[in-house]
Amino acid sequence: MAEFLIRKLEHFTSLSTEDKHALDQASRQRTRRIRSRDDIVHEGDLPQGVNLILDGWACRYKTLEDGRRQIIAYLLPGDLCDHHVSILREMDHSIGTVTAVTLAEIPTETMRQLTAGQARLSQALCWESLVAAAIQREWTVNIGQRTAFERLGHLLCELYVRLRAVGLTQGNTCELPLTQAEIADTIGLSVVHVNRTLQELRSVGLISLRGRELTIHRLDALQRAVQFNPNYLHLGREGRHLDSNEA
Amino acid sequence: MAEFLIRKLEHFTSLSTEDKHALDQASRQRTRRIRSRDDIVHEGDLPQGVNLILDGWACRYKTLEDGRRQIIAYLLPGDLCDHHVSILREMDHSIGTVTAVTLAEIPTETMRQLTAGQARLSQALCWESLVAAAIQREWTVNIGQRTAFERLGHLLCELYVRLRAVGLTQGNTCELPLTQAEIADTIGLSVVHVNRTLQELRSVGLISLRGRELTIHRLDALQRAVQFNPNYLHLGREGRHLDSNEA
DNA sequence: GATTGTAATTAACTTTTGTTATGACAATTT
DNA sequence: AAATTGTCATAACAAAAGTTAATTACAATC
Repeated sequence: MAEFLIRKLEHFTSLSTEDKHALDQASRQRTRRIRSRDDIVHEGDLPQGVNLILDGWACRYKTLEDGRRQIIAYLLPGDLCDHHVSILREMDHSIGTVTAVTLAEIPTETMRQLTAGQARLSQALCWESLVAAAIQREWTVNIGQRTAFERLGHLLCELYVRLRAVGLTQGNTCELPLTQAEIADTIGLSVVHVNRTLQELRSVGLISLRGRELTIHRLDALQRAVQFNPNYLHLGREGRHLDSNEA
Repeated sequence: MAEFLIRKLEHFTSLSTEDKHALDQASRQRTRRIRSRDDIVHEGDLPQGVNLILDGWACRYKTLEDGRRQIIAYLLPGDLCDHHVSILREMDHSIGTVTAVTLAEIPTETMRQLTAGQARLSQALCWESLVAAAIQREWTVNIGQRTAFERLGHLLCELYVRLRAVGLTQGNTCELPLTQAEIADTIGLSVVHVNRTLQELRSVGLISLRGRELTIHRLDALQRAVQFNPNYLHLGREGRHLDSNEA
């Protein structure tokens, strides 16, 4: 069950069989299935336990009074949400699904046991949340400084590399189940401008995007064109390929 | 020494005399003075211990190859930087000073001792870092969705409220040691536009800003005008005033 | 296979924001 | 005291991005 999380954590350190077993057990205790475009947690809720995304895409988002919405983060298979959030009195943002999602609800107590015992595992989970924070910082840079072209290309690079890190890419292709409206709310552009910018990325031959399938024709070229430096993902040596179907 | 940190943490929970003493001791072990507009930590460095800002303003920032710069966070008196960051192999961003800064370098080992003993203190420090993460998310919303006017007003509200939480405001006035260029790099606007927008905030009577001194004439009005909702700072009941010099 | 709703595309036009340049002023340095 | 530098302010113009609206493509359902 926890295969994606385990695969991700192993970019940081190698886990013992017991560690992996413990994670797997924890993720089996209580699973939940949520349909597409539905809320998992709502702003104002009392924070509860920890959710692990087993399958599907979710996102953190925040809505302003007048309806404007900002997507703050994407939660992909293997991502943990809200490790210590139960310390806070209420959620300051919502979490919703993009696709149908299967998640494991790991009780706070189970979480405590996981981290109390093994130092390795505890460190790995800490690494997980530090990387999440680093991604959030990079988004600030992305939206604050980059042009529309760079912003969009950067987002696509990030999602592709994160999916690759958990084995969810096939060659230079991956799923991208986002509408242009969702992309717009992610990088702070209008839908129309996202569309224009996607055309541009296509017309220079960097990507293909049809249906829900994204292909990055030359990742290195795209990285250079949009100044994507994967350091902030702290995945260790890049170029390590984890694709399930590589040539 | 750790007075600002203690004052901040007490918004979350009340600390025992021992807790406060331990924090104070930890912050006296090794202090360092850095002059204005200088780097404390540079991208690529090996992450070390934990820094506590005792006095002055610093910021996290990231620079792109072509010189564009994004300020990612402000570090004010009482802020801790990089609680667990030593887990990562290298810094993915830099930390620099805005004003002259005094900071305490707290060794990882001391940090471990602080959190190992008292659950209260450990929780409080965890709260500290959750709030930092929440601020980062709010910045994503701010830059991604809000107009120039709202963005700037929102930033000023946040800085004022954070300073108030550590007792660094006098009535509705606080220090604002930022140049317009720094503000521009914070909210993703050009210097010229920051200037225009400041004029606008002044002309509608919401703020005064002269020299390094900011006055927010009616905080509630400014909050409404820019949709600033202080929830994300998780300071507990607002309206609790901690000003050192209130009428 | 027709119908319906959602998403993508495109165009025309407006607004916002960036760029470049310049002057005023104050703080520092020489 | 003079010169230099950094910051703030303002104007004129250019570029980027938003808005509205109409149209097309696509996918799901009946």
